[in-house]
Amino acid sequence: MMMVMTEEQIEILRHQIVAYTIISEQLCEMYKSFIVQQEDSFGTGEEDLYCDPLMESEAHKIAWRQRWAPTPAQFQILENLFIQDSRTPSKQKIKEITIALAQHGPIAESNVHNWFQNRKAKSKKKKRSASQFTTK
Amino acid sequence: MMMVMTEEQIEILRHQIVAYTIISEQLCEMYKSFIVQQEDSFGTGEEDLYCDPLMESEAHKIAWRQRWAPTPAQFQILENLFIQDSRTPSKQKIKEITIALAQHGPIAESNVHNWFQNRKAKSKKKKRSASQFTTK
DNA sequence: TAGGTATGAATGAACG
DNA sequence: CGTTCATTCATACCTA
Repeated sequence: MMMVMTEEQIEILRHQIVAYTIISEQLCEMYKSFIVQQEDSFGTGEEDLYCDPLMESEAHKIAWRQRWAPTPAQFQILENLFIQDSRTPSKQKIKEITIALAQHGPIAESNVHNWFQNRKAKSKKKKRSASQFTTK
Repeated sequence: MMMVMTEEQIEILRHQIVAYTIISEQLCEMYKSFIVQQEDSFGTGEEDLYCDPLMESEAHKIAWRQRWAPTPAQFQILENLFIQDSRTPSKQKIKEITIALAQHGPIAESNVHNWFQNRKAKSKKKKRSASQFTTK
Protein backbone atom coordinates (compact mmCIF):
# COMPACT_ATOMS: atom_id res chain seq x y z
CA MET A 1 0.00 0.00 0.00
CA MET A 2 1.83 3.03 -1.23
CA MET A 3 0.39 6.49 -1.17
CA VAL A 4 1.18 9.94 -2.37
CA MET A 5 0.02 12.80 -0.24
CA THR A 6 -0.03 16.50 -0.72
CA GLU A 7 1.16 18.94 1.87
CA GLU A 8 -2.42 19.81 2.47
CA GLN A 9 -3.40 16.27 3.23
CA ILE A 10 -0.49 15.90 5.57
CA GLU A 11 -1.65 18.99 7.33
CA ILE A 12 -5.13 17.55 7.73
CA LEU A 13 -3.65 14.42 9.18
CA ARG A 14 -1.68 16.45 11.65
CA HIS A 15 -4.81 18.12 12.88
CA GLN A 16 -6.57 14.80 13.17
CA ILE A 17 -3.74 13.44 15.25
CA VAL A 18 -3.84 16.42 17.54
CA ALA A 19 -7.58 16.17 17.90
CA TYR A 20 -7.61 12.47 18.68
CA THR A 21 -4.74 12.79 21.08
CA ILE A 22 -6.58 15.44 23.04
CA ILE A 23 -9.73 13.38 23.01
CA SER A 24 -7.88 10.33 24.24
CA GLU A 25 -6.27 12.22 27.05
CA GLN A 26 -9.51 13.78 28.15
CA LEU A 27 -11.33 10.48 28.05
CA CYS A 28 -8.61 8.91 30.14
CA GLU A 29 -8.84 11.67 32.68
CA MET A 30 -12.58 11.37 32.87
CA TYR A 31 -12.38 7.64 33.20
CA LYS A 32 -9.88 7.82 36.01
CA SER A 33 -11.95 10.28 37.98
CA PHE A 34 -15.03 8.14 37.55
CA ILE A 35 -13.21 5.12 38.85
CA VAL A 36 -12.25 7.06 41.92
CA GLN A 37 -15.84 8.08 42.46
CA GLN A 38 -16.98 4.52 42.07
CA GLU A 39 -14.63 3.38 44.77
CA ASP A 40 -15.74 6.14 47.04
CA SER A 41 -19.40 5.39 46.65
CA PHE A 42 -19.49 1.61 46.63
CA GLY A 43 -16.02 0.21 46.52
CA THR A 44 -16.82 -3.21 47.86
CA GLY A 45 -17.76 -6.55 46.52
CA GLU A 46 -16.69 -8.25 43.38
CA GLU A 47 -16.07 -5.06 41.51
CA ASP A 48 -12.96 -4.66 43.56
CA LEU A 49 -11.40 -7.57 41.82
CA TYR A 50 -12.30 -6.43 38.40
CA CYS A 51 -9.36 -5.54 36.27
CA ASP A 52 -9.58 -3.76 33.02
CA PRO A 53 -7.61 -5.01 30.04
CA LEU A 54 -7.47 -1.57 28.58
CA MET A 55 -4.50 -1.12 26.40
CA GLU A 56 -1.88 1.41 27.18
CA SER A 57 -0.27 3.82 24.75
CA GLU A 58 2.73 6.04 24.90
CA ALA A 59 1.25 9.17 26.30
CA HIS A 60 -1.64 7.69 28.22
CA LYS A 61 -0.87 5.24 30.89
CA ILE A 62 -3.36 4.33 33.54
CA ALA A 63 -2.47 2.42 36.62
CA TRP A 64 -4.58 -0.70 36.79
CA ARG A 65 -5.16 -2.92 39.69
CA GLN A 66 -3.74 -6.37 39.50
CA ARG A 67 -6.02 -9.14 38.36
CA TRP A 68 -7.17 -11.86 40.63
CA ALA A 69 -5.01 -14.94 41.07
CA PRO A 70 -5.78 -17.90 43.32
CA THR A 71 -3.76 -18.29 46.48
CA PRO A 72 -2.01 -21.67 46.85
CA ALA A 73 -4.75 -22.86 49.20
CA GLN A 74 -7.46 -21.76 46.81
CA PHE A 75 -5.66 -23.38 43.93
CA GLN A 76 -5.47 -26.74 45.69
CA ILE A 77 -9.15 -26.69 46.51
CA LEU A 78 -10.06 -25.74 42.97
CA GLU A 79 -7.84 -28.44 41.50
CA ASN A 80 -9.38 -31.06 43.75
CA LEU A 81 -12.86 -30.01 42.77
CA PHE A 82 -11.90 -30.11 39.13
CA ILE A 83 -10.50 -33.62 39.41
CA GLN A 84 -13.71 -34.80 41.03
CA ASP A 85 -15.87 -33.23 38.37
CA SER A 86 -14.47 -31.28 35.47
CA ARG A 87 -17.80 -29.78 34.52
CA THR A 88 -18.42 -26.16 35.27
CA PRO A 89 -20.34 -26.05 38.57
CA SER A 90 -23.89 -24.76 38.79
CA LYS A 91 -24.55 -21.26 40.00
CA GLN A 92 -25.44 -22.52 43.44
CA LYS A 93 -22.30 -24.64 43.62
CA ILE A 94 -20.25 -21.64 42.59
CA LYS A 95 -21.72 -19.62 45.40
CA GLU A 96 -20.77 -22.29 47.92
CA ILE A 97 -17.30 -22.70 46.51
CA THR A 98 -16.73 -18.99 46.54
CA ILE A 99 -17.73 -18.73 50.17
CA ALA A 100 -15.41 -21.57 51.04
CA LEU A 101 -12.51 -20.09 49.12
CA ALA A 102 -13.07 -16.65 50.57
CA GLN A 103 -11.60 -17.99 53.80
CA HIS A 104 -8.28 -18.29 52.03
CA GLY A 105 -8.21 -14.95 50.30
CA PRO A 106 -10.29 -12.42 48.38
CA ILE A 107 -12.33 -13.97 45.60
CA ALA A 108 -15.55 -13.46 43.69
CA GLU A 109 -18.00 -15.83 42.10
CA SER A 110 -16.98 -14.71 38.66
CA ASN A 111 -13.41 -15.71 39.46
CA VAL A 112 -14.55 -19.22 40.26
CA HIS A 113 -16.62 -19.40 37.13
CA ASN A 114 -13.81 -18.19 34.94
CA TRP A 115 -11.34 -20.50 36.60
CA PHE A 116 -13.39 -23.57 35.77
CA GLN A 117 -13.90 -22.41 32.22
CA ASN A 118 -10.22 -21.80 31.69
CA ARG A 119 -9.24 -24.97 33.49
CA LYS A 120 -11.40 -27.02 31.17
CA ALA A 121 -10.01 -25.26 28.12
CA LYS A 122 -6.52 -25.97 29.36
CA SER A 123 -7.11 -29.69 29.75
CA LYS A 124 -8.67 -29.88 26.31
CA LYS A 125 -5.76 -28.10 24.79
CA LYS A 126 -3.42 -30.52 26.46
CA LYS A 127 -5.35 -33.45 25.09
CA ARG A 128 -5.26 -32.01 21.59
CA SER A 129 -1.53 -31.49 21.53
CA ALA A 130 -1.02 -34.97 22.91
CA SER A 131 -2.95 -36.61 20.09
CA GLN A 132 -0.95 -34.79 17.50
CA PHE A 133 2.06 -36.94 18.24
CA THR A 134 0.29 -40.16 17.40
CA THR A 135 -0.65 -39.52 13.81
CA LYS A 136 1.82 -37.09 12.38
CA MET B 1 -17.72 18.58 38.09
CA MET B 2 -19.54 15.76 39.74
CA MET B 3 -21.31 13.25 37.61
CA VAL B 4 -23.12 10.06 38.32
CA MET B 5 -22.55 7.33 35.82
CA THR B 6 -23.96 3.88 35.46
CA GLU B 7 -21.82 0.82 34.96
CA GLU B 8 -23.03 0.83 31.41
CA GLN B 9 -21.82 4.32 30.73
CA ILE B 10 -18.45 3.54 32.24
CA GLU B 11 -18.25 0.57 29.94
CA ILE B 12 -18.98 2.70 26.92
CA LEU B 13 -16.35 5.15 28.02
CA ARG B 14 -13.84 2.36 28.27
CA HIS B 15 -14.46 1.37 24.70
CA GLN B 16 -14.24 4.93 23.57
CA ILE B 17 -10.86 5.21 25.18
CA VAL B 18 -9.72 2.07 23.48
CA ALA B 19 -11.06 3.26 20.18
CA TYR B 20 -9.47 6.68 20.36
CA THR B 21 -6.22 5.29 21.62
CA ILE B 22 -6.07 2.94 18.68
CA ILE B 23 -7.01 5.73 16.34
CA SER B 24 -4.33 8.00 17.72
CA GLU B 25 -1.68 5.38 17.49
CA GLN B 26 -2.58 4.32 14.02
CA LEU B 27 -2.77 7.89 12.82
CA CYS B 28 0.70 8.40 14.18
CA GLU B 29 1.88 5.29 12.39
CA MET B 30 0.31 6.38 9.14
CA TYR B 31 1.73 9.82 9.47
CA LYS B 32 5.19 8.46 9.97
CA SER B 33 4.93 6.13 7.02
CA PHE B 34 3.60 8.90 4.84
CA ILE B 35 6.52 11.05 5.68
CA VAL B 36 8.82 8.28 4.57
CA GLN B 37 6.89 7.71 1.39
CA GLN B 38 7.03 11.36 0.48
CA GLU B 39 10.74 11.02 0.22
CA ASP B 40 10.97 7.97 -1.98
CA SER B 41 8.02 9.32 -3.96
CA PHE B 42 5.34 6.94 -5.13
CA GLY B 43 4.25 3.47 -5.78
CA THR B 44 0.73 2.88 -6.96
CA GLY B 45 -1.74 1.90 -4.32
CA GLU B 46 -4.17 -0.80 -5.17
CA GLU B 47 -6.55 0.78 -2.72
CA ASP B 48 -8.44 3.96 -2.54
CA LEU B 49 -6.03 6.59 -1.44
CA TYR B 50 -8.08 8.82 0.68
CA CYS B 51 -10.72 7.00 2.48
CA ASP B 52 -11.21 7.62 6.15
CA PRO B 53 -7.91 6.87 7.87
CA LEU B 54 -9.74 5.14 10.66
CA MET B 55 -11.59 2.84 8.34
CA GLU B 56 -8.53 1.94 6.42
CA SER B 57 -6.44 0.97 9.39
CA GLU B 58 -9.30 -0.85 11.01
CA ALA B 59 -9.95 -2.77 7.85
CA HIS B 60 -6.45 -4.11 7.97
CA LYS B 61 -6.84 -5.12 11.57
CA ILE B 62 -10.00 -6.94 10.74
CA ALA B 63 -8.42 -8.78 7.88
CA TRP B 64 -6.22 -10.62 10.34
CA ARG B 65 -8.98 -11.71 12.61
CA GLN B 66 -10.56 -15.10 12.41
CA ARG B 67 -13.79 -14.21 14.07
CA TRP B 68 -15.72 -11.04 13.59
CA ALA B 69 -15.23 -8.18 16.01
CA PRO B 70 -16.86 -4.78 15.73
CA THR B 71 -14.67 -1.89 14.70
CA PRO B 72 -14.79 1.08 17.08
CA ALA B 73 -17.19 2.84 14.74
CA GLN B 74 -19.43 -0.19 14.50
CA PHE B 75 -19.30 -0.61 18.24
CA GLN B 76 -20.44 2.92 18.88
CA ILE B 77 -23.37 2.57 16.52
CA LEU B 78 -24.40 -0.72 18.05
CA GLU B 79 -24.15 0.64 21.57
CA ASN B 80 -26.28 3.61 20.66
CA LEU B 81 -28.91 1.36 19.14
CA PHE B 82 -28.86 -0.85 22.21
CA ILE B 83 -29.37 2.07 24.54
CA GLN B 84 -32.35 3.20 22.52
CA ASP B 85 -33.90 -0.25 22.52
CA SER B 86 -32.28 -3.24 24.15
CA ARG B 87 -34.55 -5.75 22.47
CA THR B 88 -33.12 -7.87 19.71
CA PRO B 89 -34.11 -6.20 16.44
CA SER B 90 -36.39 -7.80 13.91
CA LYS B 91 -34.97 -9.48 10.85
CA GLN B 92 -35.74 -6.47 8.74
CA LYS B 93 -34.12 -4.12 11.23
CA ILE B 94 -31.08 -6.32 11.33
CA LYS B 95 -30.78 -6.12 7.58
CA GLU B 96 -30.81 -2.34 7.72
CA ILE B 97 -28.36 -2.17 10.56
CA THR B 98 -26.02 -4.54 8.80
CA ILE B 99 -26.03 -2.44 5.68
CA ALA B 100 -25.30 0.67 7.68
CA LEU B 101 -22.49 -0.98 9.62
CA ALA B 102 -20.97 -2.46 6.49
CA GLN B 103 -19.75 1.03 5.67
CA HIS B 104 -17.43 0.80 8.64
CA GLY B 105 -16.04 -2.66 8.07
CA PRO B 106 -16.93 -6.21 7.08
CA ILE B 107 -19.97 -7.57 8.86
CA ALA B 108 -22.81 -10.05 8.41
CA GLU B 109 -26.38 -10.09 9.63
CA SER B 110 -25.65 -12.95 11.96
CA ASN B 111 -22.98 -10.84 13.60
CA VAL B 112 -25.54 -8.18 14.40
CA HIS B 113 -28.00 -10.72 15.71
CA ASN B 114 -25.42 -12.37 17.95
CA TRP B 115 -24.16 -9.04 19.15
CA PHE B 116 -27.56 -8.01 20.43
CA GLN B 117 -28.10 -11.37 22.07
CA ASN B 118 -24.75 -11.23 23.83
CA ARG B 119 -25.12 -7.60 24.72
CA LYS B 120 -28.36 -8.28 26.51
CA ALA B 121 -26.90 -11.23 28.36
CA LYS B 122 -24.03 -9.06 29.44
CA SER B 123 -26.22 -6.33 30.88
CA LYS B 124 -28.28 -8.89 32.77
CA LYS B 125 -25.19 -10.47 34.18
CA LYS B 126 -24.02 -7.07 35.31
CA LYS B 127 -27.28 -6.42 37.07
CA ARG B 128 -27.04 -9.72 38.91
CA SER B 129 -23.56 -9.11 40.21
CA ALA B 130 -24.70 -5.87 41.75
CA SER B 131 -26.87 -7.74 44.20
CA GLN B 132 -24.22 -10.08 45.46
CA PHE B 133 -23.16 -10.34 49.03
CA THR B 134 -20.30 -8.08 49.87
CA THR B 135 -17.57 -9.07 52.24
CA LYS B 136 -14.67 -6.75 51.63
C1' DT C 1 15.45 -5.52 27.22
C1' DA C 2 13.25 -8.70 24.03
C1' DG C 3 10.82 -13.02 23.25
C1' DG C 4 8.03 -16.92 25.28
C1' DT C 5 4.64 -19.02 28.33
C1' DA C 6 0.71 -19.24 31.59
C1' DT C 7 -3.58 -17.62 32.69
C1' DG C 8 -7.58 -14.34 34.13
C1' DA C 9 -10.93 -12.13 31.63
C1' DA C 10 -13.87 -10.64 27.55
C1' DT C 11 -16.72 -11.99 23.91
C1' DG C 12 -18.46 -13.99 19.29
C1' DA C 13 -20.78 -18.01 18.17
C1' DA C 14 -23.39 -22.02 18.97
C1' DC C 15 -26.20 -25.30 21.54
C1' DG C 16 -30.59 -27.12 23.90
C1' DC D 1 -33.04 -17.08 25.87
C1' DG D 2 -29.81 -18.94 29.18
C1' DT D 3 -25.73 -21.42 29.17
C1' DT D 4 -21.55 -23.21 27.28
C1' DC D 5 -17.70 -23.43 24.16
C1' DA D 6 -13.84 -21.60 21.52
C1' DT D 7 -10.93 -17.91 20.59
C1' DT D 8 -8.65 -13.76 21.58
C1' DC D 9 -6.60 -10.21 24.43
C1' DA D 10 -3.74 -8.27 28.09
C1' DT D 11 -0.83 -8.93 31.92
C1' DA D 12 2.43 -11.34 34.91
C1' DC D 13 6.29 -13.94 35.08
C1' DC D 14 10.25 -16.14 33.31
C1' DT D 15 14.57 -16.67 30.63
C1' DA D 16 18.48 -15.46 28.01
